[in-house]
Amino acid sequence: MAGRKFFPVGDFANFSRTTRNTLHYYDKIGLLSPVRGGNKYRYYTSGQLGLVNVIRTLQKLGLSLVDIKTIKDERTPENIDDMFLSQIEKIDSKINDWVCAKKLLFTLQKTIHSTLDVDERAITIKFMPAEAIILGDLNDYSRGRNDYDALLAFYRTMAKKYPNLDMNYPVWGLFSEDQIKRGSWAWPERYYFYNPEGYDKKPAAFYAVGYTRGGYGQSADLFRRIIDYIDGNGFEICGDAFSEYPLNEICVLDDTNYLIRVMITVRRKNQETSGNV
Amino acid sequence: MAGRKFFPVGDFANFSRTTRNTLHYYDKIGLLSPVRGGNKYRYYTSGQLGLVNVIRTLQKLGLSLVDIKTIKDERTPENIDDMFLSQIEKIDSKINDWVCAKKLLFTLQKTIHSTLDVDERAITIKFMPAEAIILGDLNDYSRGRNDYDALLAFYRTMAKKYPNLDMNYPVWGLFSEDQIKRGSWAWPERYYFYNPEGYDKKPAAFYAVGYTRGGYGQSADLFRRIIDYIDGNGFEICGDAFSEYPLNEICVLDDTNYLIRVMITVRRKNQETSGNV
DNA sequence: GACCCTCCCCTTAGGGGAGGGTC
DNA sequence: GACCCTCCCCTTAGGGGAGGGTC
Repeated sequence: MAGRKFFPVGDFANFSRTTRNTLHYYDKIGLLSPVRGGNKYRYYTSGQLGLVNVIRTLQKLGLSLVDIKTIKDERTPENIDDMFLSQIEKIDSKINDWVCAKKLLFTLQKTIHSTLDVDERAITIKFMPAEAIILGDLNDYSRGRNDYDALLAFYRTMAKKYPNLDMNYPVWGLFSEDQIKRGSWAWPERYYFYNPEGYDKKPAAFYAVGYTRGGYGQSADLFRRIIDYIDGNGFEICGDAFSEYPLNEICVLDDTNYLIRVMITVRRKNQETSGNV
Repeated sequence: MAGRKFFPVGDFANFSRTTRNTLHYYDKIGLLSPVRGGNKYRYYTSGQLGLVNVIRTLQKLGLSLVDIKTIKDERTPENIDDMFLSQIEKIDSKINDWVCAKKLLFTLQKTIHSTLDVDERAITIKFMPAEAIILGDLNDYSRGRNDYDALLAFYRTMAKKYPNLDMNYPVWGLFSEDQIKRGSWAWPERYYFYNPEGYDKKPAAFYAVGYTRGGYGQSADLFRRIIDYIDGNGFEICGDAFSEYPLNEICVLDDTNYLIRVMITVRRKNQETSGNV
């Protein structure tokens, strides 16, 4: 029954949750043309409400009005059925995109939260649970290569290895036990980033954790301080160190005032001298 | 460690899944400015990758680049934390929008499917399960009002009563038992549409179902045919009738060739004469 | 008074070169 | 040869009036 009767453009805009301007435009490009009264007024049928809703849905899905017009001009039950099927699949991937975006914002938010109740001058020994990361290959610093080359190589390798991976997540540096003991903490041995889908792990362990403020690459003093603390308090290094910038350009304007966090894997020294593990 | 070293614009576009053009534009409006080499080349830090990803995410959420620039220019850990919180809520509502869109496409697709294996000339008696609908008030045809006035009133009432309801779904006509028996099937007694959230029901019952081809309002012959079938086969009308256009302007070009379906609630006549129900 | 009409000018976020220099 | 630069022109989907007629 519905469909053959007529709404003026204002009502129609209202019911279809569009605007007069939009409807004028659809009319102009021949996408959705109402009948005209003798007064030149536009009159829409209620059946056209259904069309508007399909048009708007396809628009949200990223189709151009030109493509939508083509679909409309060639519509048959079979074509439209097929089109609906493929669009429903596109919706699933849109939803997935939003789920990923949400994960990203959550991760970034969690990172900020992790710094809120921190005493930035204290060094503490803390047990930290395992976290999933994606770990790069050993960095190559031979033949004059520097950390820039290494980072570029890291990204290029990742882009190749995981073509579908969003490299949304910030990248940090891993320093091996050996490296730290040599005092060589200018450039990390590997790069890594946190990623829920990562196969690698930042292991569950006790870490000596310290903070400082500074720009990128200014963690040397902090390394020194943490190592002094470890030595002075009966601990010893027993694994990798992780250097991160939890407050960085995402949320801090002054690029000499980022928050740096270094975590070095440790154990009690007497655990070993007393023969334990 | 990451952040202070430099990617040329091509690599950076690649890693951030943007384009050179986009990055030039961001640079131009001061949203994301790389350092410049002596050769005027743009060099980006890997820390800026994180910024691009936040920018792109906010863009997808509908913020303008001007607004994003403001957010970026005033960023503090607290501001950004709050912003993330509100954006995460927006993501939830975006996901919900897509779920609604999916429901709509599913419903439209189901409607098309329901017509595929139908013999359009046959009349059949079929048990049909209940379906959720939203039912309008009794139409007012007094004082010269016609079905146009009624339909407009239906939409206006619905828009007021359910301000958040998408009136995406096509609207059909309900004819009461009484009305049909009077032969008055030009204009429906109420309008309704299918909606998963509807409180009303198209009841589970046996229906005499028939089809025909035609334009809107051309169901009179079909009503006649179905009623003849009911009378001639030992059935009788015992409830409302539902008139729908399952193949309509959504998927049919020729507006005189829509598929019309009328369903009239029936029971066997001898069920009553033999004293049942 | 509220609604509708037809121009007409304006916008956002880039895309796509041309013409010329740099790794 | 692949990459980068700076103009410069072009686009999509409307928004926001002005100036004038219609319910």
